[in-house]
Amino acid sequence: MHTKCENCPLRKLKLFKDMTPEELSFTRNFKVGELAVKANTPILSEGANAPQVFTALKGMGLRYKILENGNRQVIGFVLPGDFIGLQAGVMNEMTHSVEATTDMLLCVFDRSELWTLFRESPARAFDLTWIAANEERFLGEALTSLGQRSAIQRLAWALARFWRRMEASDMIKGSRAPLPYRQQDLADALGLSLVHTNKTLAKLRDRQIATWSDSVLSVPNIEKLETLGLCASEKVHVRPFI
Amino acid sequence: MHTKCENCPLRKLKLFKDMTPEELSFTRNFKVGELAVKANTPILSEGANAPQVFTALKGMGLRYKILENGNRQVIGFVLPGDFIGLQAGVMNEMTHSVEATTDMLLCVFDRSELWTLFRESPARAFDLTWIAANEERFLGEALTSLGQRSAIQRLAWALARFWRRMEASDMIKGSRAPLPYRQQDLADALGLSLVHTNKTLAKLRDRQIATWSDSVLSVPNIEKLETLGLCASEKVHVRPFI
DNA sequence: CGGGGAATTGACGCTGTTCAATACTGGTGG
DNA sequence: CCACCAGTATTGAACAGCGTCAATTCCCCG
Repeated sequence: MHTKCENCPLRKLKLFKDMTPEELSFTRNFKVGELAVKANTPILSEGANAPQVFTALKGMGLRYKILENGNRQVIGFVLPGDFIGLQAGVMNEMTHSVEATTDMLLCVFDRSELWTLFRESPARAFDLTWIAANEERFLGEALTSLGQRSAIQRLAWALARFWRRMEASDMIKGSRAPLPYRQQDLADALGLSLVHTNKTLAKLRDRQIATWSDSVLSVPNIEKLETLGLCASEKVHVRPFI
Repeated sequence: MHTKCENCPLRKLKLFKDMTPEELSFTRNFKVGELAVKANTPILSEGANAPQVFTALKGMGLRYKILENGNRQVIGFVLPGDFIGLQAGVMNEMTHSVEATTDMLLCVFDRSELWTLFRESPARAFDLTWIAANEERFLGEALTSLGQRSAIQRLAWALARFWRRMEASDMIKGSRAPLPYRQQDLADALGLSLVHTNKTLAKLRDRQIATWSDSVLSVPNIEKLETLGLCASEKVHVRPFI
């Protein structure tokens, strides 16, 4: 075990909930190892019945589904602290794929031990359900974006969402945040074509609302971005896990 | 308590998982009553911290979010057996609203007893997490629809989904299924305008793939509908609860 | 008989797609 | 060290799917 749960860097971030000593020790026993994943390699595949589930410690990735016609829908992005494989854990089958965008470091758990978690640690089981409900919340918001927002509002919404999430994870330096995805990834997430995504990003740049190039996102005024994206009270909640 | 859990009509359906006697008795104790809701009345509201959560016993409803600009996104439909208020239960706040479309009958549970559920019935807690993961799965598919399917494919996908769900709940008579929603509801769910939804439904009718009028959906050939909607292996899973 | 909600249909045009060409980058092999 | 290449970003032009506006019909309910 490379990183001790006690020293987990995620625990220091204000995004994440404190653990009680009991929770911490249970989690430490639950963890079976760590896994380093290279950029652009798959972590879990749709339909797979993976024996292991993960928590992202470092790096970024994305979740996606492939349609019969070959189209790809990106259904979310994976940042440090995110749980990977919940569906495999409880439903025995992933309904989307997950892959690493940058090099990643994952915390590994045995799927077969999930039952133990429910039996012996109600608190951790509750947290797991919380995480599932949180995913549901996010997807509901994303669905609303695709259904009701224009292209520029969708981009603004997505970038603002990234910004707030990273803000709560101490990933922002000055007014710059790392955003190591391709325009194609964001296009596939927002249901837009690559070309139109590019042109809309150019508008945001021209209007000096957000600039994204070379994997770095600059936002001089986050409130302006949120207003444009119709981001209501979408605060980032303190969340459990590791 | 009007309906005894032992006699719950949902248990007979092949859609739903069997319960062990222990689970059944726990659930019976968990249940605090029943609630009859009139058509077109709210059940839970976005932002609310409701003291109760529900399982739908009879009738149909829908879940939706309202955007700042007043637009409505329908994020799902509620059918008998569906759980209502999971987010309120674990996150203390609904992130979408739920309202009854037809008259409904709900099974009522106390939110404050959820903790007891996690402490005393790992099996029921696991089921609850399963339900949350299932919602996540559905929303991922819906997101993929809005992002990657054309209008006619979205409609075909949605109608096929309804069909399969009702099929597993014995709600289909002959080739006719009840579908008591307005075109506006489906339009808001699929991110389409009412007018275009109407015209696209006319196409499905002309091509004799699906006919929906007077709250009744007729599908002569479900496979054709699914092919058009690019519905892959989206089987309806056996699921827990009540 | 009157009124409101829902469904239907036509006309028009905007938002976003598709096709296509160009430029820029880091990585690879000669 | 440079030519080459693949992946990505950028930009223009033509087109079309879908949205908006508006009028009409149908039906239920009072």
